[in-house]
Amino acid sequence: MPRRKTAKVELSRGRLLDAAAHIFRERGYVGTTMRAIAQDAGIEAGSIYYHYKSKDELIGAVLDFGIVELLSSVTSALSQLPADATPRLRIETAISAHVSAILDNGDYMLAMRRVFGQVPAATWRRHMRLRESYGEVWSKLLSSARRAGVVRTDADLTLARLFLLGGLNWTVEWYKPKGRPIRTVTRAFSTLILDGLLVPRARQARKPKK
Amino acid sequence: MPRRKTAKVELSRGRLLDAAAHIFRERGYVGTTMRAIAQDAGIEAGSIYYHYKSKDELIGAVLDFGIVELLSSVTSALSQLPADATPRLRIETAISAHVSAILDNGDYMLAMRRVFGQVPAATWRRHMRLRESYGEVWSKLLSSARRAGVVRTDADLTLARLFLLGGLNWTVEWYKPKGRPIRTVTRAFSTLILDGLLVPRARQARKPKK
DNA sequence: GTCTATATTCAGATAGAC
DNA sequence: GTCTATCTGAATATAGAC
Repeated sequence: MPRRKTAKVELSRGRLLDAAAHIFRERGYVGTTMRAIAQDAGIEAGSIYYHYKSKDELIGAVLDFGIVELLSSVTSALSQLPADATPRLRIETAISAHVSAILDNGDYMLAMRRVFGQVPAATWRRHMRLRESYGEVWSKLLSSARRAGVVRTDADLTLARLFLLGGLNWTVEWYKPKGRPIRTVTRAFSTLILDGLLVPRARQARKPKK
Repeated sequence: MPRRKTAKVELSRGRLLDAAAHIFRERGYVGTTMRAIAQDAGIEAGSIYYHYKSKDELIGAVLDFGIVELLSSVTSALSQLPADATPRLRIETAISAHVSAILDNGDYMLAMRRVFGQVPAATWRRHMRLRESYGEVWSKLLSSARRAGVVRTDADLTLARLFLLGGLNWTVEWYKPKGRPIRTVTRAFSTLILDGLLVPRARQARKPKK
């Protein structure tokens, strides 16, 4: 249940934004109709235009809200850590916060995935700047772990970040509340990315054939 | 450049299917118009209906073709391995084949991602059966590695598979031919999932705080 | 096999009453 | 702020000529 401000106007805008995320998630950008969003929000289609000038502005707001939620969840979790927290703990904390945030805001995250490449280019480019600032949080997390000397010296941190976030974000597609608890999932993911799947003694023969 | 049969009719169907994958990728299911697909394929909209009964049948063909390509690429790469190949080599080979296949068939893979949740439910359910048979290939790969004793005993193989495939599949969104060679990427991914990001001696303090 | 033409339906956005 | 009514453009799918 994602909810922000509680002022009068904001409350109405919030319901609209949630409805928009929900419908964009289910139908993609072009497949979403203003009428469908309005129905989901309990108003009529024409009324949306009092809040947002266009469908384009609406998807922009959904996109940006999703990233801002992620960014603030992860940075807030990190800032609550003691100053001397180990790099390992910092990464585990970020993984946990990231996964929790994407599951808490599933409609927004799934809306982003669905509308990838469907949103007008100008809107998308504007949004990508926000998105990159979130990527920066992870880049810094990993490079400070490397400076602390706990990361394999041959690791490519860019590839590691892309792989990790890809694996984490996929969760929003398959996770069901009735299944494993979130803590179980995030702990397993942390161990996988930090320690690997294999037992240490099985680490021979690095080069694949083909 | 994915291409299958070379018979006369098949050639035409193939161009149509490629065009469909391309447009579905860019605009999602509902956002894709038969006119746009036709234009991309160099024919007129009405002509599509000679090959496919409906837009729905067309997306079904795109979806199924994408999975079949993945399935055959990975199983073929695995079958070329010597019978005594180590579990590690088998997993590395599958990772390499999977990533190569998704990059070779980018339009099909991205079309799948975009239309997630937009395709009529009946078409999607039919397609999901194919998809699960591909998941089975990975499940068997991981569980046979566990039987060989090379996998951490506390690892949840279902979560490992979901995390790994999520990380691999994300590649199709960011990979650019001008960047790192594919081999560099797949080697890095293999090391990450099998050995982990951290140096072995840095493995203390397993429990995250929050 | 591919074309042109068309029927039917429905989209985004606006105007002005309440 | 939200409504109803409406303009205008464009979609899927079909029919029948070539």
